[in-house]
Amino acid sequence: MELESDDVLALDNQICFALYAANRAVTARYRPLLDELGLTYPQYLAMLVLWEREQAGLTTRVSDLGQRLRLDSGTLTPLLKRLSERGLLTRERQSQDERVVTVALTESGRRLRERAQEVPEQLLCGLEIEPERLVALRQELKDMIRILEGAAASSD
Amino acid sequence: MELESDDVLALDNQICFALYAANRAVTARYRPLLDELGLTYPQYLAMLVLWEREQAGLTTRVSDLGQRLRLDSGTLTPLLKRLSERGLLTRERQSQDERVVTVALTESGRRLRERAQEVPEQLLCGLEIEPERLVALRQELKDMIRILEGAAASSD
DNA sequence: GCAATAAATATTGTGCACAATTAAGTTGTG
DNA sequence: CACAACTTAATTGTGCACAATATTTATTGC
Repeated sequence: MELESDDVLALDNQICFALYAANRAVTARYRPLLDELGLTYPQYLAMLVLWEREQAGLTTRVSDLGQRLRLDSGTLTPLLKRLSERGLLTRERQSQDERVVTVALTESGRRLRERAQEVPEQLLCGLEIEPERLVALRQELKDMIRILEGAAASSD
Repeated sequence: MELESDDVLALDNQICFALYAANRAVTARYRPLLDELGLTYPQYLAMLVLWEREQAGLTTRVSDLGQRLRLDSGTLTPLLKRLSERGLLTRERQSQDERVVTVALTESGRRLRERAQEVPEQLLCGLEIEPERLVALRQELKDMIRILEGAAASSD
């Protein structure tokens, strides 16, 4: 039972704090797993996008990553430089439009995908939570994101 | 191939990404409201704790804030210094135990609470989301946090 | 053709998070 | 008492986020 407080400013009544704390708790769970891959959490997300797009036969620009992850160049440029220094990807300015930088996986970046395959399972293992509950929560969060970003209702 | 990919590494299948994106989307919504108070989002959370504890007649140490927000001194020390420079609170090392720093609201910090009262309502206004859905989501996130932090089942 | 505008990325500066270390103070034990 | 173990906060260093601005290149209007 919740010690009821109608105070709109009570920390426990803030959905924002629940979101903030949950996000950090999940990230903390990921950290040791991603450490083994030599990735930070945002770097892992960027790699997910690159793996996904390469499988779909798509090339990827910095702006594609930005759109997908909702991050700007101020975040992505240094992040991609670090991944590039680790030899996981290349950053190449396009010749036909020199404003554009194309990001491509190296062989090493491609190989990392195999090791990453085990991360999602390892994350959940040991957690007492039903998969369908996670799916429902994920959908609820996606709906919330759509509402927050002011998009119209869609079928996603 | 399939639109609903069951690829465990697909970005849209990651609960972590939904959480990450939702948290940033909410924070972005807060930003203009908190700007008017001269607070960042984590600073706002710290103030919520201080307002709450003062109303309960409790004094607050740095470690109390850390426990409540799950933040360490590396985050809190500079954050509290900034709030102190703005005159919202004082940081004082206790004389009976000089390891401890006590954080106390100033009159200005206390007054800010009135203005903050309107933030939660303003945040939701314009958003097409039912309050009970938010309450359910909040509870689901709290459950998730408890599971992730490995705490035993509690009554909250 | 060329100025004005737009687009794509990079840079700079501020403020978190968090790991690792340090420093100072307190407590428990022989 | 001495001194190790522990507690609390501060410091240092790395890596995001994000606003604001800069830089370079393309496109558009005339």
